[in-house]
Parts: sequence; structure tokens; C-alpha cells
Amino acid sequence: MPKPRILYVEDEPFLGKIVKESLESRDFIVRMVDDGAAVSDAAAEFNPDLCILDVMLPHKDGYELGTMLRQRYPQLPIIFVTAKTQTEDVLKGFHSGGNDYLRKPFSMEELVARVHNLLQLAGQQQSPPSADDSPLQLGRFEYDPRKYELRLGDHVQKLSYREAELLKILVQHRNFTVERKYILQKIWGDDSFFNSRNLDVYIARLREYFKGDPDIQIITLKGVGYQFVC
Amino acid sequence: MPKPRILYVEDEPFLGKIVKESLESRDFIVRMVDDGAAVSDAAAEFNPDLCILDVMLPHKDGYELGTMLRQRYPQLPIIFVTAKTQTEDVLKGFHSGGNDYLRKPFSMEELVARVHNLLQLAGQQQSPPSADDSPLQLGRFEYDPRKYELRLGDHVQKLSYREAELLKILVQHRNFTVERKYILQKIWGDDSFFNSRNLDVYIARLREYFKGDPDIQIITLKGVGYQFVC
DNA sequence: TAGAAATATGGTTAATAAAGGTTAATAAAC
DNA sequence: GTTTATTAACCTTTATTAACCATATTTCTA
Repeated sequence: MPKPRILYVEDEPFLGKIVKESLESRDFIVRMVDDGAAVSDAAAEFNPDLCILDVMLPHKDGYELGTMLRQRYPQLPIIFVTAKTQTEDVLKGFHSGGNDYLRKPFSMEELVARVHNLLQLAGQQQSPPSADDSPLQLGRFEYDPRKYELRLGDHVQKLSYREAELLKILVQHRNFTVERKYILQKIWGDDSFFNSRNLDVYIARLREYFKGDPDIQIITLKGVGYQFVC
Repeated sequence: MPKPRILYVEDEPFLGKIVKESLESRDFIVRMVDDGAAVSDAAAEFNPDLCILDVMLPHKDGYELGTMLRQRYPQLPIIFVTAKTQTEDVLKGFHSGGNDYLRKPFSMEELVARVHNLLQLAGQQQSPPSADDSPLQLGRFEYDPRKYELRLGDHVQKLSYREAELLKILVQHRNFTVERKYILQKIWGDDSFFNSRNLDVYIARLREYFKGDPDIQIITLKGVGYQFVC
């Protein structure tokens, strides 16, 4: 079971550090962002399972971020955290797509309980296939994630399950970095695998398949991961 | 869209009446119960979509009720409401199976927002496999699950029992993955079967039958299962 | 501090293992 | 006695592992 990934948007560095470390000690992977403008990219790259948003941010406010995230990731659980106590603010949080609203000051225990609760609720969902499973253009290729088919002109390359899983992850983060660790966890379950050359073999396969278009590359970032550029 | 049904457990008649009416005015069907002992029966009879529990009840306490309900209805969203403000109490609520915890006094608006939120989170869960046996369209084929008949144009292919069972399972989950294990258990009873090539033979048959429409595919997810895409 | 070992990381290829596919023969059920 | 289900034998594909190579970092030493 891979560790859940939490994107945490908070501008108070002091509080942020405490919460981050506290969550990490409870077996979450946490990425903290203190600038509203950076959230969009961070979400694309980090691929969180849940998002905690502080409402009081310097420029962009938290609600706007919530709306943006909800629109882009319909299934992502969002928790708002704020010092505002007015019911009106809470409602604003829910209306902008939040799934929970926690008033400051809060106890770490309660936050963690609510995080677990939401992850469990969200985990039971099956996302409708229509969402992001329609065929997509990758450079000169066309890829159908439902049929696992990669097309260039009249040549159709059928992908295997593992190949398709890997490509899905790379494409989800296209033009961003995906950590090697993350891929291993997603496809092979846990981190016990870190010494096998398995992933490399599949990366090589995908590179082979995509060599028909020089504009598509799978770049290695040694010690970090890969980047699918197109 | 039927009105959502809320089971509301509250012993203060005055507060209870207000909340009940307020919820009803917002298009919920509400059943109020003021006695902990009556909750079990009420739940069985009323079949709620969501449950609101006051923690401070005369005899049985709310947490016990939560545990009981959670055990009996694993999917039922539960909101605890209480005057207790200690974090400890909130945690107790979550640990006994609650999905949200609201401190008194609360605003009706916030309660309603949280109710909607939970119903939405819970509502996305797999739709009941609706025992619908009417003929259905599969790509260019028409299938009648009652007669076990698969039609393409004027050609009718009669399916055998096992073939039909397998197709039923695949179609129920169409565009989602069905685990091999699951199919084996459903059709052949238990997992003692895992070495037989039996299932593969039937998969091959179905593929043969459906080869008249290239848009219908039964994809193998090696080590996992199959996916009927159409 | 330059430069050589040592080490870590990823790439490549081939071998092996595991899972599933195919076909035909056999057994059960109707 | 014909249809349907199961099994067996063999084949193909996919996944994993092993062995070896290349290259970048680190660390150690002169």
C-alpha cells in the first residue's frame, strides 16, 4: 500500500513546518507550497491524493485555488483550513469544491482523523471512464488509453498492461518530473522493489515505441526520475 | 432523482424539531428518533442515505450507535453532532465510524453543506448493479441476457450458460477491470480452480463471437484480470 | 586539490519464469 | 446422441530476473 500523498498549501512557515512534519511522521508524503501561484504546477507534478488548503494566502485566495483544483481534478479530496470562523466562510469553502473545513486552531489529531476519513471515502470511488480516458494526441502518435493502443499513421502498437500503466503515469505528468520511487510504488506496490531493473526495461520499451517521433522523449533525471516531454 | 433520506437521532425535542423541519424544507426526507434503542430498527425500516447522530443521548451513547451502524452499513455516511468540544470527543466520533463531526452550536447552513458534501462523496460509489435483464446494445451487437442471444445484423449466436455468465460479469463492469480471481469465484465457486485453463477457453470464445466489431475488445491485464471495452 | 578508486544509478540484452491463449480430446450433462 | 463443460498438451506473450555495461557521483588518497 503506497503512502498517501498530501499537497499542503500554507504560507505561515512556522505552522507549516509543524504540520508537515507531523503528517510525515504519520506516514504521509507531504509537499508544502507557500505560494498560491505555484499550486497548479505542484499539483500536476506531485499528483496528490488529497489537498489541504489554507484560505488566507498572500495573493490568490484559497477559495479560488479550491475551485481551480476541483475543476481540474474532480475526484481530489480538498480540506480547507482557516482562522475564519464565520459560517459564511465555511459555506464558501464547500461551494468552491471543498470536502471539509477545519477552523484554526485545530489539533493535529483531528486533522489526521479527517484526512483518513476523506481518503477512505474517496478511495471507494470508481472514476467514470469518460473523464480522462478519451484518446489523446502525443506528438505524432495517437494513444487510446482504453484499448491500450498506440497509433502512428497506420501502424498500431498494442501495449501490455504494465506498459500502459507506465505510460499513463508519464503522460499524466507530461513535461513534469515523475519520481522513480513514485512509479515503482504505483505500479509495483511498495518500495521493496528498488533494486530491480524492471522499470528500466519498460522505459526502454516505451522509448522504442516512441522513436518514430523525435519530438517525444523520455528524459532520465539521474537519481530523481523521468520526464516525458512532448 | 429521489429525495435523500436522513435518519436523525436527537433527544432534545426542541432542537430536533427545528433541524428536522429545516432539513425537510431543503428537500430531504427526515426520520427523527429520540431513543437510542430505537435506532437499529429505524435504520432497517427507513433505509437512510445518511445518518445524523447526537452524541449525548439518555442511555446508549451516540458513539456506540455509530459503531453499530458502521458495522451493519459500511457505506452509510454518518455525521456526529454534539456540544462536546474536546478534540478527544471528535476523535472518538471518527474512530467509531463517523464521517464528519459538527460542534454545537452549528448553523443550519453548515450542516446542510456538510450533508450535501457527504452525500455527493458517498453517492459516487458503484451504482447498484440494477437487475435489469432487458436487451442491451454492445457496440454493433445486441444482446438479450434472458435468452442468451447475441445478435449482429441477421446472425444470431446462442450462448451457453457459462458463456452468458462470463459475459454478464464482463458487461456489468464494462470499461472497468474485473479481477480474474473474482470471475473464477463467481462462476466456478471457489479459488481452488486457479490452475485450470477453463476461464481462458471461455474468454477465447467470447472474443471469437465479438470479432465482428473491432470496437469491442476484451483486454487482458496480465496478473490482474480482464476489461471489456466498448 | 587533482585524479584515481569505489560506489551508485541507470541502460541493455538475454535468459527464465509466470500468466495466459489455443486446440483438440475427454467427460458430463441434458 | 448431441450439446456443453472440463482437462490436457502445447504454444505465445508478458513479466521478472540476471549478468554485464556505461556513466555519473562520491570518497579517498597522493
